[in-house]
Amino acid sequence: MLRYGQQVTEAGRRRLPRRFYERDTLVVARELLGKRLRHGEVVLGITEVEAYCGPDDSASHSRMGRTQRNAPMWGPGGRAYVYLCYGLHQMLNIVTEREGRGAAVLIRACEPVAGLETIRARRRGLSGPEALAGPGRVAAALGIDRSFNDHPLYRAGGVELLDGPPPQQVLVGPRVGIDYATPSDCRRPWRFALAGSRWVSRPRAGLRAG
DNA sequence: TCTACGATCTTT
DNA sequence: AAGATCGTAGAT
Repeated sequence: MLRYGQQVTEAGRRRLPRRFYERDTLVVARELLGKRLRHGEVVLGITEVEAYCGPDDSASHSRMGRTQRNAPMWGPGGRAYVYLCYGLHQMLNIVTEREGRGAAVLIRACEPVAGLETIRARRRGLSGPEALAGPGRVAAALGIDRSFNDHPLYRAGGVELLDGPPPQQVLVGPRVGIDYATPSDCRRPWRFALAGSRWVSRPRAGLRAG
């Protein structure tokens, strides 16, 4: 039975508690696959992510220490870090670990679960994988921009992260678009995707069972 | 101030 | 293959 005041969510799924996020970034990244992102009537299932593991990770925005842009990354886990890329695209990250760690997980692709009409409107009529495969596309479909910086995903209202079916098989591979990082960090298999999903961004080459 | 460029996407 | 488009970070 639902208690008074408890929110009814898509398919009865529950918001994840703060402690879900305050763990090792690679563990959280993997477990984010299959979880639901909800914003109003739009519900997406996460199909692809990348882990950015703090200032020692030369691919991470936190590599240069705390700045105005990356400030949300240094906060406690469970909040959003949204930044503008190439002057055009909003990138949604989920902050992980404890306050001061500077780690986050980039949401790279999702599949639609609910609100397809809204998604289609926001994506200019697109509804196949080209609508949600790619980090800029995910934020656009969810209706998220930088005003959602620091937004807590474990609280009711706005954007929420809900439980979802655990992934069956996971693919791993090197992260995309980080040629500025050291060669060893470029090679780290910190990109995770749901095996067999059509809703995975390019390039798909380099993803292997893991 | 000035400059270079980016965890990308769309169109040609 | 190249253009869009602008905030950020580091240099001046």
